Amino acid sequence: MVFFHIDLDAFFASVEILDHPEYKGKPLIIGSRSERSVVSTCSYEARKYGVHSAMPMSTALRLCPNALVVEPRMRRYSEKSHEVMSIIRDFAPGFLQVSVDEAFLDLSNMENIYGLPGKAARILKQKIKEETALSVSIGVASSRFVAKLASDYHKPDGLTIVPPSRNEEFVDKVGLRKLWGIGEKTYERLLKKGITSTKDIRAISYERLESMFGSSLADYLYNASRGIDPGIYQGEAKSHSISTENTYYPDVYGIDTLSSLLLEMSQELSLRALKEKVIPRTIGIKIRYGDFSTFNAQTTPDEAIYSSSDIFKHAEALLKKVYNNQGVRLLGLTLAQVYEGENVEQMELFREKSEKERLIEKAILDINTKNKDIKIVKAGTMKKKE
DNA sequence: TCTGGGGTCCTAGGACCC
DNA sequence: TCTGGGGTCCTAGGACCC
Repeated sequence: MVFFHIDLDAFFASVEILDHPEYKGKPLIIGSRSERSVVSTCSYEARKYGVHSAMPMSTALRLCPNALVVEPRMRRYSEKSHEVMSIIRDFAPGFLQVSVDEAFLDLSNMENIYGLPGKAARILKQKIKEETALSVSIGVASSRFVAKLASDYHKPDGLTIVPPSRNEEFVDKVGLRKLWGIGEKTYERLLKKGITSTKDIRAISYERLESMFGSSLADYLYNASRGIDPGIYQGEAKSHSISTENTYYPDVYGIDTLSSLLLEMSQELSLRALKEKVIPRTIGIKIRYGDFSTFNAQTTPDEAIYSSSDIFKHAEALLKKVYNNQGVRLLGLTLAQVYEGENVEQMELFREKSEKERLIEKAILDINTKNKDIKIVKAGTMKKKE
């Protein structure tokens, strides 16, 4: 088996540099400058200062005060992503996109077309550079798992080939903490058991791993430490979810304000569900208080959920159930167990109803924002049931 | 340092069913 | 009376990834 993992280099930052050549060679941070925001991506120049993804923006700017900070333009990135992904998709079988900037290919038995895998990888890199002006790093290995680690091994514009006989050696070199699937908590758990390397894991029998960590983590550790795909990429997502969340500064207080934020989110998610032609079965909210303590609540009503007012009605009830009057830093809304609309008539009903309601709700929202003292509630949302 | 937003999957307990 | 075992669904919380 021969797999490629193709990873776009500093993707968002590279697209900004492409569109704004004057950014080239400068420390560039993609992210919002607002309070409580984090770094989305940054250029390699910014990384030299220690800036990295997910770092709080305040920290990043302390490390690199003269960085250029650019607000993300997701539409543009996804456009560019489509260009690159279509080149990759057409190059070989087994195309599997895992995020906006990463994909796998299956190059098994393709020597007669492209030659050896290393040559094929160079051809693909060249093609992407010529047609999109973006650079990628490619990992080549006998499992998707090792290919993924390999693409990250040498960046940017890298090519790392791991022969099957050297899987374990390569995994050892990458190290426990950087394995896909091992985060901070799992790493700490392993250290507490005296496990500090992938080699240590291989020295432990499966039975012992299972008794220490349970079957799921044991399966993962046993395979990952040997460079065998632990089975995290073939996941055919069966149930799906749609969510939105917002972090506020300063904290937000009061059930009425929170409620109106949920109304906006209900409308947004209802439109997204409509676009994807799906109907949710479960509605959930998420609240994070000023002290970062986080609570979730969800419900799976018996009645179908067809409109933003249905979503809002349940979301608001959940809010009333969990809200404890503290200041809220984050509020989120999730539609889960989302499935394809059962039939066209039902979808049409959904569409007509929700569009009409959206206009009504928008009008209410406008009035509420203009006149903060008066709280207008849509009559339908006060009715118990239709 | 003071922690985004959009996702997926896992665990664990309780309800319910056979 | 001295409380099985397996499967599935639901809820809440947590870990992880990009």
